[in-house]
Amino acid sequence: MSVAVENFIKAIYKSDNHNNHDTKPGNIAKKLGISNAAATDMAQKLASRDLLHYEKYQELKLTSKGNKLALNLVRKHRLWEALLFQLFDMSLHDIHREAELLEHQTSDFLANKINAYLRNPKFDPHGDPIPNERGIITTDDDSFPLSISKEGKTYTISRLMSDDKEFFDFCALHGLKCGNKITVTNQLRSNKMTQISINNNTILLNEDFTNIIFVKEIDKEAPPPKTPQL
Amino acid sequence: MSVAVENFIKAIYKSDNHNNHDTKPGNIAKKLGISNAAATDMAQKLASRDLLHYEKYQELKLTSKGNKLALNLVRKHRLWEALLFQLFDMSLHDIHREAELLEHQTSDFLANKINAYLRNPKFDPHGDPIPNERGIITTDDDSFPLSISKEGKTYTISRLMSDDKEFFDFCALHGLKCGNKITVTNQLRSNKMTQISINNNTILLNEDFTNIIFVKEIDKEAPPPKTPQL
DNA sequence: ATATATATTTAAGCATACTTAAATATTTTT
DNA sequence: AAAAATATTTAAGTATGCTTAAATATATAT
Repeated sequence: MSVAVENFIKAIYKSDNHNNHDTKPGNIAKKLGISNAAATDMAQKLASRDLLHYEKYQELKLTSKGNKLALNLVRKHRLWEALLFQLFDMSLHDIHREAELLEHQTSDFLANKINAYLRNPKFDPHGDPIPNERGIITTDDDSFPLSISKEGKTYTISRLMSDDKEFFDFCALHGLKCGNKITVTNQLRSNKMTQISINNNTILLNEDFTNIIFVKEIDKEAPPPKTPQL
Repeated sequence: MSVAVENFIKAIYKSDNHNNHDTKPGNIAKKLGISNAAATDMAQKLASRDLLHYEKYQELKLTSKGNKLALNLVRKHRLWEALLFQLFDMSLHDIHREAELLEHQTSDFLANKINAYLRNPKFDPHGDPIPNERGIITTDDDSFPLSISKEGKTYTISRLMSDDKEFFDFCALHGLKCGNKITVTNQLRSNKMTQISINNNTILLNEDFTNIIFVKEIDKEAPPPKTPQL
């Protein structure tokens, strides 16, 4: 499986699961930085390899084979992020960038070695869940986006769902990282903005950010980013 | 720089330095498992990119630019081997196989992180020297092949220069690994064979093996394979 | 509902990295 | 030194993964 194919499948998986659910060729093309024509072309080729379902002008849908491939890649990506973060204390953006390359050259054998070394971690340093060897995500997900949090309550940050450098720089600057606590001081629903308090600082976040910052109730434990759990 | 180009340059580097010094297209083709025609073709292309000197029917010679590229790759390969060996206790063959893939997707940034984590190691687990960031191998090389060792003397194994699984399996079976001590009990010069004693076992090695097993005098320290040095 | 804008698809073409087959040069053997 | 064997090169062709341009279908706006 080539890098191009793997990235194509992964882009569909991510668009379908995380983002706007638009898995038409044009949207995938935009994410991968290739032309629409190339995306259509690739989609047709991968359909003949039973990795996705293709119908003219319709959304691209992964087959079960395609889905397995995507989850296997996501697993390797997140295992690498967890390892690099633990060993080298690199920034969230740096580990993402390196994992993006390494994931394609990682045997299942090596992935399992990393997994065992980290003691079967459930989350990567972004708080993203790590699929197990069979591609299953155990999503005991009691976390939710900050955008639907309640005014006056205090939460634990559980996930920063992005791969944008500027976002991570912003987070690092203000102490927004998994495990840290924040208090929602103001929910400006009409403006779709959220004011929070962290480390005695007040920050106003717009919708773009409150949709990708996930939190959980304070009494539940947060995924510890540097000390992986069983 | 594509994987194909990197592997081509590395194959020339290794043939020129380690093996039979034959860097003609046919030999490189054989190492890479491609046709002679493909190797000639690639050689001509890389010459126009100033990575090697090409003259019809002559040996391929790396330019300084090509040499730098090769050493950068060798550095990344050996750093990965050292890291994987230390973290996961994988076999010499396994670490080689994984490093062979990872080396091509490793930024200089990440290589330096690995290097710092391992405290600037001088050797990888095969006893191969690791080039520094500027591509320089500090070869305070007082080691030599077992084939020219002296009968009756005891040596420390310093290097296993190979990437062949069978060879490594043989070594693992008999305790032949860097840092271990062996005594040369018989030098059968006419047969080009060497009899050694290790862990109270006697082994007869032929030329193929005694040329790639390197040793050093017992009083000098061996490169510790699992505890990297500064 | 129709015009306009946008997205998708098809078609033709390109670079990379290979292949096999044939031509040519080099090396080895006699 | 000539013949035979081997290696290298050239030529033609292929698959992958892209490109741009043009054709066609879908979605949006009036």
